[in-house]
Amino acid sequence: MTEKQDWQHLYILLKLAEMGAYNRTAKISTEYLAKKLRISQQTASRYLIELEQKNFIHRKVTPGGGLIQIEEKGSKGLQKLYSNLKILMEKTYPPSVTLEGTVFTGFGEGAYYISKDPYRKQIREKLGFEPYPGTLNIKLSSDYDIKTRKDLEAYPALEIMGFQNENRSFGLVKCYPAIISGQIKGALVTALRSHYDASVLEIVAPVCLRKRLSLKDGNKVKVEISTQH
Amino acid sequence: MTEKQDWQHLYILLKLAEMGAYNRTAKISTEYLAKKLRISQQTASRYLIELEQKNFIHRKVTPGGGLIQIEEKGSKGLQKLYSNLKILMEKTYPPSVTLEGTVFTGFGEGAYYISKDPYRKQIREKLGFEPYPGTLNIKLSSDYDIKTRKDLEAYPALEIMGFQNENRSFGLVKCYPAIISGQIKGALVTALRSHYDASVLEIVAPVCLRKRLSLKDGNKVKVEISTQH
DNA sequence: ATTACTACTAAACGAGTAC
DNA sequence: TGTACTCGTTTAGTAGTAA
Repeated sequence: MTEKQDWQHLYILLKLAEMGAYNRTAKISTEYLAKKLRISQQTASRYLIELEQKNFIHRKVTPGGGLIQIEEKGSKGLQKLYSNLKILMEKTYPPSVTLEGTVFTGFGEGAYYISKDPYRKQIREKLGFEPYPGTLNIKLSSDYDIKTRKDLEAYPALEIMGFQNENRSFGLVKCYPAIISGQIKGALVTALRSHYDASVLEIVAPVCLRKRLSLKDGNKVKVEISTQH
Repeated sequence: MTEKQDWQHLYILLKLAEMGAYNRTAKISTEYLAKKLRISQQTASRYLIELEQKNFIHRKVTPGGGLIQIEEKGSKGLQKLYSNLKILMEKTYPPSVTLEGTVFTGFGEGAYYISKDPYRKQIREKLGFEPYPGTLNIKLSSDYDIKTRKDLEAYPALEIMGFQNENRSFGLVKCYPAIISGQIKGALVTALRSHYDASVLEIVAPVCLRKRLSLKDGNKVKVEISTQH
């Protein structure tokens, strides 16, 4: 997460870049910078000192104004910002959505599915954790949450392939990486032909969420679902 | 020029966008926003009020957290930021460079060229002003300024086509829009086969720069040259 | 010239709290 | 709950000025 302070510096960095300090050296005096940013010369001076201390810029003070070049670390910051914005502007769906609902007890079907090795293996590979053998069921109630849950269907998901064993066949499962209660990394899983409707979330995680978060039926839970993977 | 205050708000706007408020409605409580940005709930509340007052976002406060959507004006802000960064990241040259030198008196050749109608006409069309019949000559001295002046040759220019009249032929002239002393809009002009070398700038403007800026030989002048046109 | 220090002022922040 | 007010504290910004 970008900090507030970092952002201020990134702003100055962007302005310096626009003045030609990106990928080359530009002569920029504190007074010139101050005028451009409509701040005082003193504040501009302080900013440049801070950016230099952070190794965002290299600076050589010369008579007539310092020579400034944005360094590796500063360029990285600008590139990160650019790619974040790029995702935002070019995708039709948001990078993440947050849903909220109440915990309820299901029929134990989640545990049954997750116990199947082909699913476990793919969860390990694609989500990067060994799933706790059981799912947390969350019931959505507000119109907003239900609508957003439905929108989610259209976003790209990680796909866990189906398989067959001697008794029956198991279908494709779509997954979205998620953070539960702002703490635990897990995933929202949705079987293509689910017995639950769009008002239910089924969550897998490497731990027992009920124990770990001390959840009981009826408790409210927030789930932040990522659409980037 | 973007104000300081605007920037802080753009930062919050970006975060809201990443939480799904871009092109759709997201449920974001002040507390949730506060936690994400590592600021207090009170400050988050204040930010949302400010953004709403600026018409950057539309907000409907509901129990369980306000519904937030970034509006036209807010989207524009993010798009502007994106395109500024895009220019920076994808071009190999900076959007603008600033050069400094001292005024000197030339041989009046600039005035002779600018008096030619075909040149005047194109300056009017391509630069958007009626040129004062005369050029301001600026001598660069520092290594930095001369090197930057040379780099400029490689950047794309507005081209003023040559022509022939009964007596002789006139060559192609490359122009770069420029701001002189941070005040007057004009242009740097460079004849392809100039009698001056890379240490000289020749400036045209809609007014007599010497009079308007009270310049005398030996005075220092800053010229901000744009490479975007 | 420019840069940046010190001392002061203005603005932003967050704790407590009412709704 | 979640939101936003007041008010004391902290931080950011500027003026004056020395180097």
